[in-house]
Amino acid sequence: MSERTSNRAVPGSVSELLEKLDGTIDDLPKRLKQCASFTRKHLHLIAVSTVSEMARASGVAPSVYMRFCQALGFSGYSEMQGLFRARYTEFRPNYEERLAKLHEEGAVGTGRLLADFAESGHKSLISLANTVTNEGLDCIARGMASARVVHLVGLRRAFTVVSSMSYLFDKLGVPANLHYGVGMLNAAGTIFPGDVLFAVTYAPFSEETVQLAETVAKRGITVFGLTDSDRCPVAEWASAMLIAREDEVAGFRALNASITLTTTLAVAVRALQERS
Amino acid sequence: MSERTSNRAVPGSVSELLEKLDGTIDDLPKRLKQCASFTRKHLHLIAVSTVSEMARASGVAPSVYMRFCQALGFSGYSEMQGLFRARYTEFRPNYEERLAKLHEEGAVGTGRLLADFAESGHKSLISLANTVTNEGLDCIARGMASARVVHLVGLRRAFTVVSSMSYLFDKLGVPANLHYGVGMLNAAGTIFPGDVLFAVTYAPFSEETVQLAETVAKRGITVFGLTDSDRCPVAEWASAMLIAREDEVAGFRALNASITLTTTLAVAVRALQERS
DNA sequence: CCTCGTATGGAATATTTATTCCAATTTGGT
DNA sequence: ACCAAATTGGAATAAATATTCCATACGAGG
Repeated sequence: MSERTSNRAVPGSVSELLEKLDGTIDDLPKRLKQCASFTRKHLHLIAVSTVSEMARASGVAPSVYMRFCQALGFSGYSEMQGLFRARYTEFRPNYEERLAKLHEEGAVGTGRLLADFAESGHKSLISLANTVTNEGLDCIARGMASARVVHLVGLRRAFTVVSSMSYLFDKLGVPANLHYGVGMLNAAGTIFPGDVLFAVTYAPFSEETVQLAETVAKRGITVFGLTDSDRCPVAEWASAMLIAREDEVAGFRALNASITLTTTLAVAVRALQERS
Repeated sequence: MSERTSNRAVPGSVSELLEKLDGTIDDLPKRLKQCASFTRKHLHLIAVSTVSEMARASGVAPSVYMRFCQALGFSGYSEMQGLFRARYTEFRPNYEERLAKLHEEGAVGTGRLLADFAESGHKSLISLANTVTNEGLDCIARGMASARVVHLVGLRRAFTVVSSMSYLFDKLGVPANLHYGVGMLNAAGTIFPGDVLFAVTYAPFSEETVQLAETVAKRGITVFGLTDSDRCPVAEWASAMLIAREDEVAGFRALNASITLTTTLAVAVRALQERS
């Protein structure tokens, strides 16, 4: 058996897998490289696809994809798939226990915590690719691209998200308006037909954000939304919703999926405007 | 063949399935009801589990779970599973074609863009985990945990980052103060010995942020910094710096690494405070 | 308490999917 | 252009998984 695929350690997390991928991709022969590059971009498909499907999508024979898995250190496709399926089955360790552990470990704690959050970020991004439909994103991008002004609202966690959009839109020259918490009640007065409202709110949903969405929607203005649950009341007033579910560590969520999604959206809107 | 499970229409979407579930659950025998109630609560498992797994989780024999699928109108478990897997692959019917197209064509749709940004997010997170040293993070976490107040500054892109820290600190009960752009010149007056300044700035570095760091550092106040380059001028005044390099797509960066790092930091600070 | 129809779970079978093998092809070196 | 080594893809085999069958257990109605 060839020992070119020397490092026999089996990746035990998405991070490790990606690291391995990056470390070995340059030494791989052509077809295996194809597998690597397709897989890297479509990690989310692994959990629900068969080898043949992945092989076909990568443009190679099943046996080649098989060898690709082995080159990564797995015994075969099933083992690699297990890594991705585990995420859905995984028992969520309760975070009381988790934080308690952090106390004891002291110095080692923060490093471990960072690794956990990074891993959780990977998972959020994978899940994002799973969940978001092309059409929804397209539709919203188009709606924003043709709007007179895009109004952004979001409070608390969501404010971080809209503030990043606001920065990007500003930098890109897309007309946008960030509404701050204090003035939100009056915000409706600055929104006119031809504008678009982008409302971001996560469970438990902010009353003010929902209210504003309702008010402007009733005036015939297009509303889009971003949330983390399909129970979000903004959905009732929105012509399209995006859902970004964030994985959590010890009960805390970073905003990887949301920020990635909104950054994409901003760039897409700009690209659409350029085209016309 | 029994016609109790009268409505033979195959559910074509998750909502139809749920409707059917709710409509038939009362007429089902005991074990099938078990399947129904477990399944309703764990729909997301179907895409990645085998019949036996679902059966065991529901507390029944595989053959019973099989009959449950049929009672719902499906020909068997595979058909039902297909419904859930389709979610992940957008269009089931032309799945294979679509994947083939995807791999040959670099179509510039929003879907492709999202995949690129997600990919870039993975890279940022990997580099984050490799770059950040345990000691630096530890040191900053300890410094913040023992501070009277943590002052947060950052403009433009960096503002998104500090605003998310501000939200988290607030939620966690860590005393923190977010300085907004307009008032920043006067901010120095509100910072006292025993406080800590956390300054975030990315290249090209914001003059105001650097200035503030210099001012308070010269007054003997501890400064920490987060940036994306080791040329950051805040480093001169800071007792410790964090560096988060963000990968980019077409010149645009999402903030995955920074947000992940600061979220980790916030949680670590809180955990350290709890200990004492 | 018996009887019949229904429900159940384990075991048998069919089907799909993963994995290995090997002949054909390509690649890189001389 | 030739050879040796590596890579590839299709076909064969192994394994896992879905699905059906049937003997047994159960429960409602007599």
